[in-house]
Amino acid sequence: MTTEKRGPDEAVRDDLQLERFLPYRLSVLSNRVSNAIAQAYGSRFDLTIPAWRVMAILGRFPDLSAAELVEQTAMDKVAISRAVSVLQRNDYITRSEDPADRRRQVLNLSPLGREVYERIVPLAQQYENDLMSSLTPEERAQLDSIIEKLMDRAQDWAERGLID
Amino acid sequence: MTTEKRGPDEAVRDDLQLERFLPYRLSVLSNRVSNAIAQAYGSRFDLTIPAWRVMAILGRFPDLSAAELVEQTAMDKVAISRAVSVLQRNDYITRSEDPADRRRQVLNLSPLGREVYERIVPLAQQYENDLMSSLTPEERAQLDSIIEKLMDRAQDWAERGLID
DNA sequence: CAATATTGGTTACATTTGTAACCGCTATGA
DNA sequence: TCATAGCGGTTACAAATGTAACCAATATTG
Repeated sequence: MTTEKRGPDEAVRDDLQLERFLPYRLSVLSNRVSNAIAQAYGSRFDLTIPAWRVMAILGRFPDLSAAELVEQTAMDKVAISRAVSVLQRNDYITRSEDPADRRRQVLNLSPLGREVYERIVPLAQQYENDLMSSLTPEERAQLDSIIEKLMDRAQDWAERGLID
Repeated sequence: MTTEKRGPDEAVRDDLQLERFLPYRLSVLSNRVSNAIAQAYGSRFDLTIPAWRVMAILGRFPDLSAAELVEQTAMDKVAISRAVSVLQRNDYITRSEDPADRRRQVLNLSPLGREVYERIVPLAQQYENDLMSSLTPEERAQLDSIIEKLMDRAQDWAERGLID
């Protein structure tokens, strides 16, 4: 007998099984994955995760401003600003003032930055492939749509206010 | 035409689509979910995520030591130590020295702590239910086993060393 | 039964991250 | 056209987190 008997009036208060709790599991999984990968390229190229994200976006979309990076990355503008400033210090990106709007700075990978980018991309893909290879093709498709749904729901919380 | 033609000798370097990159998606999803929930009970009970995790475990498993909490939570011992010390300051948990081993401290929810615990558990479950309700029953089962697999793979990275 | 290693837990310090205030520029509208 | 609001981006400060060194107690072993 694994469950306890409870009288009808007794409050049914199930314990929380943390190890089964989705938010907790997501957090542990995400941290494990991110830390492993961050270590992989952090040790080779001295890049933090935010910095690498900025490079990943700039590699595909040149001539973005910091504000546009914010849209693309789900990072906040302070994080972007910091990442951009270290990337520039490392000569991985270039900044140029937009003559049409002197507040705006146009960002791009430098030649050195692009070299690094092109070396990291396959590395990142290798990690993703390795992760994905533990799933069947069906599971990969399922995961894709599941993440999408969960993301939308969590987004609702932020927009429409929290539950209760 | 969405793909570019490449000559046979040309290096095939696909860009990284960050928004399709699993580690990135996991991280965004996890942060959204955790932040929303942390805000929900943080604002009511002034609890951080680590502190709440400690309480969640102690609610189910009384008389644990900090080291045992480390095993259960995937948090590191400094984080546990800090969480424990604020929880004790708030009178949410009690510490008692283990007479058999004077280094060890036995931790438990205090009556106040248990009250809070019993109020948070349903709240947490409500959030989880809300998340899960965006999935079909099949998807929930799929997600469960997918997470398991990904977790194992990421665990391998940590244990066997990284790729490459 | 010393000497040494190991364990449980905390402290100290550096790094990262979040929040708010802020500066300069551009847009708006009376 | 000038006051003011809004935007792009940075700075300053506080809070959270990671890493390593550390202290005291117990285990080990020669």
